[in-house]
Amino acid sequence: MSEQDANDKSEHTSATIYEVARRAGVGIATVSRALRGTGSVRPATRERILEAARELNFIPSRLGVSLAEGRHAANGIVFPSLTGPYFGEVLLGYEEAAAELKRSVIVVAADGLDSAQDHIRDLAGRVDGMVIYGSTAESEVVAELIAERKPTVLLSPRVLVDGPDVITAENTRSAGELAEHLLAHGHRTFTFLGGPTGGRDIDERWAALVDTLAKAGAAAPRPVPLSGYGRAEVYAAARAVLAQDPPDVLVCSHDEVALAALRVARELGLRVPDDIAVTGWDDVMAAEHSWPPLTTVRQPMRRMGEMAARALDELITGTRTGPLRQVLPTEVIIRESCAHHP
Amino acid sequence: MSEQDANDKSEHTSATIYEVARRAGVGIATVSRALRGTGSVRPATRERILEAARELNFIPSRLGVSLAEGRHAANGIVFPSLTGPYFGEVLLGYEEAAAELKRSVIVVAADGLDSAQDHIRDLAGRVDGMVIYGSTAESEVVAELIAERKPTVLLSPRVLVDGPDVITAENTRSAGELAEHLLAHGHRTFTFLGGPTGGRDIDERWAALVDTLAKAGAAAPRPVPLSGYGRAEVYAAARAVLAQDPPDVLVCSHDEVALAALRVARELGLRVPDDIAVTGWDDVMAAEHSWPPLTTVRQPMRRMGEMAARALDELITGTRTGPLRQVLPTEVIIRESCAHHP
DNA sequence: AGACAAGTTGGAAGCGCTTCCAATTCGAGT
DNA sequence: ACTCGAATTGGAAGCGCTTCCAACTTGTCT
Repeated sequence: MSEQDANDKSEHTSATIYEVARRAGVGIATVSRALRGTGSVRPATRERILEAARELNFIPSRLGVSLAEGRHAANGIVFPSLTGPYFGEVLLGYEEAAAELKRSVIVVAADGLDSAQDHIRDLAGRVDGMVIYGSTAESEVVAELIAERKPTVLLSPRVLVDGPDVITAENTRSAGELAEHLLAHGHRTFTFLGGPTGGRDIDERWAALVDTLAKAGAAAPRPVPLSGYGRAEVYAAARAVLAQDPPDVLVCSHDEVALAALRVARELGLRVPDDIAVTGWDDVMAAEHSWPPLTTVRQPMRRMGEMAARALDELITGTRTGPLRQVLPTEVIIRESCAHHP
Repeated sequence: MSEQDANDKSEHTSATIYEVARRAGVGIATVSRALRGTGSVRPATRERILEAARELNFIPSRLGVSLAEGRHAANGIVFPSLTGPYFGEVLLGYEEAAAELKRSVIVVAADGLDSAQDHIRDLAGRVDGMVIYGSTAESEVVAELIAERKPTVLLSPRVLVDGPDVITAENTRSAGELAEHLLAHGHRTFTFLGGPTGGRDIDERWAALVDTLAKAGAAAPRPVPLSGYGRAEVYAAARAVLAQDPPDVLVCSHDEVALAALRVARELGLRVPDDIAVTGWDDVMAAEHSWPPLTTVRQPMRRMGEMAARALDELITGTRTGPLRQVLPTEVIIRESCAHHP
């Protein structure tokens, strides 16, 4: 029964390569070679080893492997917060691509917490490289990462910095296109709800709107920055804008603001799009199901995650050396909140 | 300049504890004690060590730490797929709680891939414990985990199994409450779109609906399982149900189905809720913004993630030994898709 | 000034694995 | 049978850290 006992004991924690070696009557080096398929091992020996490994339910310890290999085979990703409808898609694309590249994904949400910086540092110690979404990390930490030569890619950063790879979604062209579409409907007075903000994405949209209207000889849009992203702030801002002297069009910085505006418009008895047109940005799921369905701009969130994973892999494997600056195309989605379309 | 060179070189990869020790003129044991605050170190020595560590930008290697400590300080979470509006919230709650407990979170999406099983095994080697959402893992892998005594909690599993902790959201009571509300509106003929399915959650809702109607002496609901969860299948099913002889109420297995039904109803010229009432389940963001706003049942996704993290921690630290069976309360959200409410 | 307990410190043994290197065994050709 | 290169194999040195244990310093109390 002592052998039985030994078995029981060894099951509490995964068996080690030593136990497999002993059971198969070989050295650990041979076990390693047999199991990972490097070096040559006589078929009979390999068979014995595989059998022993199976019996022991042996799974190599990632820690041992990583320590010896000097790599984690893991990627990190840092989100400013896990709320919002976007990050899920981004993460999906990222995880998928990472899995394909044989890497695990470690997620950190850098919600306002003071400890966020430490979490990011900890993360850095667990991965071969990381992507940072929306410039969550205060530049200090990012700078540290860069200085350490830790492979890093910035996804949709609030501010552009030199050095690391950067992946963004196109804003200017599609914002211009959206504005032109609205002008074509005959709309003339524009209000931009939700910006400018100091963040790159939204400010690029704002700037493109200003430009396009100017070129068309229309009055400049009225900017209405938000005092916060909470539900209350957004509704209050929408109410303030719509309650008196509403413009022809309310261009919103993103869908959630636009959806709130749709709500408020209904409350105030304003018909969309007859009395006022509304547009969003992102094309979240609710945009399609709202009433009226929301005209918006679709961002390739999933693809952004995927690109980030691939860019990071290139950085880690050293396939590419120069920094990457990728701008992914977006798509204007015309629905009925901007006008009736026959 | 040779010292400069050495510095440059050491920056390519994070410095080790040995370099810090050498620079501070002490042994590595002392460095370890000083940095992690265990054991006593003379203030002057500590200061020298901290300084050296700062200069070298020293971050202890997670691998070394974990290997020596015999723990990963990381939790895993497996999702069936990263799509859908739920998992984001679950992950948020999970990550938040895990961070509070000083653990990193590693995510795996077990999308149909054949390699999913391997990914889960790999994950198991990187974490101290893991939660599995929706019984993604085929029972074989879960069985393996249990056999290995790997701390595991099942979140909203499709099928209940013995052994591991299980956390679910309440279905029966709230489905009954929803049915009663619908009966109170005078609705008499019910169709259940999207089930039963063989999955526990949806089948519990179905069963509660059947029970409640039976108790009220109403006709039994008509079950309409879905042939798939793709957009096309859902719309086709909704169309088939609504095109001929629509019931008083269409109770849907979850919001996405209900939103599709709302769409189809509009296309067919059916007024909701006048001609037909529709309900969903989950309370996704779009449910609030749809027209009419969707009556549904809110699940505490975030809290589920949080509970899972805490349950897992208890398992890992051995704070609790008996298995956990937690059912989190849900909330019926009455909006206008089930009837006009004054 | 002397003796002890308490406070500090460094050495070394792991933790589980990969891989270099040297030693051993195998097979085929003569 | 005998030789020699090729195929196999095991030993051992790390990878970076924690922590036990023994050795060494302090400081204090007599």
